[in-house]
Amino acid sequence: MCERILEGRKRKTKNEEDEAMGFADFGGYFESKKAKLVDQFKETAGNTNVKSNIFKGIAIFVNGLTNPNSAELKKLMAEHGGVYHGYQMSSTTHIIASNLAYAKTKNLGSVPIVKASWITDSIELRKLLDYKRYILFSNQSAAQPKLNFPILPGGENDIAKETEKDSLGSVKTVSSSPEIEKSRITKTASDPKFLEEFYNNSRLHLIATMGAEFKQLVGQLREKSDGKFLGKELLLSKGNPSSKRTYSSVVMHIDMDCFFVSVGLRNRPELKGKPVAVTHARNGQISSVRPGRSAEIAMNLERAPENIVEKISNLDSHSSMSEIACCSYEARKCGIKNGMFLGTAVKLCPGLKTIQYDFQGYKEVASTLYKTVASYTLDIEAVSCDEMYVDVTKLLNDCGVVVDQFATHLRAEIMEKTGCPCSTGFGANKLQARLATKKAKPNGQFYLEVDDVETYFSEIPLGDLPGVGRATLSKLKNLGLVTCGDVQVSSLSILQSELGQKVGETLMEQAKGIDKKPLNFHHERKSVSAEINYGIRFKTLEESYNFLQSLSQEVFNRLNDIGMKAKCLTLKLMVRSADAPTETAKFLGHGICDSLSKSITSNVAITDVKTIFKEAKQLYDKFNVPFEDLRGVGIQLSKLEKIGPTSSVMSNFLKQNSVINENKVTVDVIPSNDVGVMKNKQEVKQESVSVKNDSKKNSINTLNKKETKSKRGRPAGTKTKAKGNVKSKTSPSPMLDKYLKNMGTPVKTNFQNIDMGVLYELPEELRNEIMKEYQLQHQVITKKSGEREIQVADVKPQPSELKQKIEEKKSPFDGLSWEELKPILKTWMTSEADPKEIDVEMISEHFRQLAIDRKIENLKVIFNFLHRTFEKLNCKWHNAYFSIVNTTQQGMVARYGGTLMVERRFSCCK
DNA sequence: ATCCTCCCCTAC
DNA sequence: TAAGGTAGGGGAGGAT
Repeated sequence: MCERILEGRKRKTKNEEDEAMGFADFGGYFESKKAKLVDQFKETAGNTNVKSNIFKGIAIFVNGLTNPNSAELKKLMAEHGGVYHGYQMSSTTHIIASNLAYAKTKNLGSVPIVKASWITDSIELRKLLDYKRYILFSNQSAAQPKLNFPILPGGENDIAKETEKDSLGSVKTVSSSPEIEKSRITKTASDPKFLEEFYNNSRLHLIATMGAEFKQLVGQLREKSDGKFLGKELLLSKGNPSSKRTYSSVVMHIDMDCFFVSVGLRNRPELKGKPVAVTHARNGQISSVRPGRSAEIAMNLERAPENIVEKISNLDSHSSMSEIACCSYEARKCGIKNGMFLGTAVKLCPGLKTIQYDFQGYKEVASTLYKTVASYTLDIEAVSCDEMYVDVTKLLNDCGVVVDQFATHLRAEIMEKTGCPCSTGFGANKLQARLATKKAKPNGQFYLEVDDVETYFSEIPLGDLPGVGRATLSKLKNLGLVTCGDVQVSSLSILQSELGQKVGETLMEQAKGIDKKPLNFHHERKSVSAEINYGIRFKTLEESYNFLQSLSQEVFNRLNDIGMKAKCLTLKLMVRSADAPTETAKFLGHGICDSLSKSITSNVAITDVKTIFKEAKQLYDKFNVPFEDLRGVGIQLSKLEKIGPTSSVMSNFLKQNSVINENKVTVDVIPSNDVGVMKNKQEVKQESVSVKNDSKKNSINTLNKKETKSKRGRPAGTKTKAKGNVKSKTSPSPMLDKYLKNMGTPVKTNFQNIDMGVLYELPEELRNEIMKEYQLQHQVITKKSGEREIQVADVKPQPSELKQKIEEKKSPFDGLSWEELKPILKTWMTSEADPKEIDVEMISEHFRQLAIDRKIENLKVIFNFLHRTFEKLNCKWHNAYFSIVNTTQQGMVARYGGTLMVERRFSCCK
């Protein structure tokens, strides 16, 4: 069914609307921008009958070589209501060019320079597309923001802004090499907007996030279900409960047929029955050769696994490496597969049509699909946006319909409501149902009855089993096993020794059609992550830190959205392999890489961005990877725990306030186990304290107003920088004494942080002792402003006795009753003139935890007491009180979704 | 034995 | 040009 490129001459008749619009010829044209057809097109270029008006108001001037060339563009403009200028005039609205050098060197005023594909794509889609997506180079200056050409509705004119950004960028850069020019129009991860833009265009991101959303949706629907099922009621009226067959267990697997294509074809009916693929690129060929492509291909051929080799074997220097997200069954007949590069696919099937992504459409159809199924039963296990398992046993028995009747009924309904075909498979368990679907596809249904299971499975190729992918398949092939039948009669122990204990066992069961896993209607998240392995090209260390920060924010938002906190953070990096070419075969791809990961586990959960960034950065620094070789970055949070429901107001508040603003950091690493060196650093720190005090007036005040917002859940023992008071260095606080007595030192398990500020609060002797015992290393972070501060110390594994102690006692006040705590607090308040930040934090943290642990009986009493006592002290103490209250309220909000009523005023302040 | 970390594999 | 994400299962091998 492949439509060959040369068949363009005897083009098939389009639908009537197309004929009337005069578009009959364009399908053929756009099948290729290849020379042969371009020539053919030229022959007919004489007649200029107007076919549409899409370029009304547009006047183009074509510079240099373009594809299609200027003569063709002239004709196209004439046919579609536009104007063609032989040279640039004041009324020229767009310049069409493909040569970047031209765009750079010419000063053409405020006319956008746009790729020719803007014209061709607009014609193909029969509407004027937003030219901004086709800009080759923007030469408008911020001083000339006015546009004298039509702007499409919805598209904000951000050209001026872009240019401004460009000029800012060039201020920073000393020279203006071609690479830098290119990077201006190329969004890499160095661009602050990259993350958003990438996610808006990533199919894999969409698949992953939609899958998670529908799993969550099913859970929610089940919780608030009223037990009424409209679809079921209708089915009941059609069924015949008296002459029913009773089923013992029927699982339905339902899967949309080539989902993305089906959704896309709803608006392109003329492409039905043709080989169609969904891709970002429009053409199988790219105009310029990518440097390094041949080198990467050669390297892959040498060492990559079979499937990678297969994927690149047909590529040449001009093939598009845009991936096919989904292709139609007609395309599959030519050997095209999902995930294949467009360049490769076009070689297999030159008539392949490409259609654009329709992310909104996917969401709508998926939503309708779920809604439809949910009108029959909520015994649904969501697999992804277009696939689910449904336990229909009860439904069938209740309604008195047989499997086939139900399948026909449901599939017709889905087709009617979504306009997209689906297939359904039925069996006694998930595995059987899934493999039944395989036979049902496309657009069909199949019930694998119990008696047929053994025979059916014996013929199934092993690669069809869920969980058997490339690697497993190749191992099995080496064992001489090809079908499930082969595995059925092979030895379990051999399978297990080759594949592993569990995998071997599961495989043996699967081969026989056995699946012990029940349907999972309630899904519990075990991890949250965000990773980007595309567009990572850092030019400075700072850029890489900034990206890590954006990613921290992203992953925090996701954690926050599901109302959880995490005890484990993993940083994943993809790094260019030692001998891999610097230029990747694929534009902004990751190329040949090594994958690395490191994780950190703490005994107190992470609940804020700041900590996420801090930990991620620490791990990143530990890898010590040259930032230029970085090709991928990911942050994963695991060991999740639920936090109580947070009100939406509070949630938004926390999100806003958790954004890290200190985004300009450079690093000056001083690794050392030498206490002597640390002494020197002490002096550095004193300097930094004085700077800080100058700029921030009152440290407690700062703590109260800003910092506590992002300090939720700071791990015990990870104290913040000591900002105050050089004097305190010589006299340790009684609270710290108490703390040290209970905790040993404020450290976490494994490689955790000690804040150097805390150490400098200690008497020198004690400090040296601690540092010796824990073999401290530390880094000095220098801020751009010139401020210096010591951030963290790295701790080697500690004596196990101490570790145990720490695990037993999270807070120094843990387990103390109010009666026991009260005198301690009293002593604290009378021991010093001013409160110490570290003490305030410890107490705040303790009360926050009390709130979270629902131990609130005493909190009101405590706050009354605190308020009464603090009233007699100075305003620094009052601020300390506010800080304690604020932190505790965060715990209240997290736990109960509301705050505790406490006194928030003192007569002397505010 | 059992746990943990760093992977690898798989699916959509 | 191109948008190579994300979650879960599980194995190897070291630490306890």
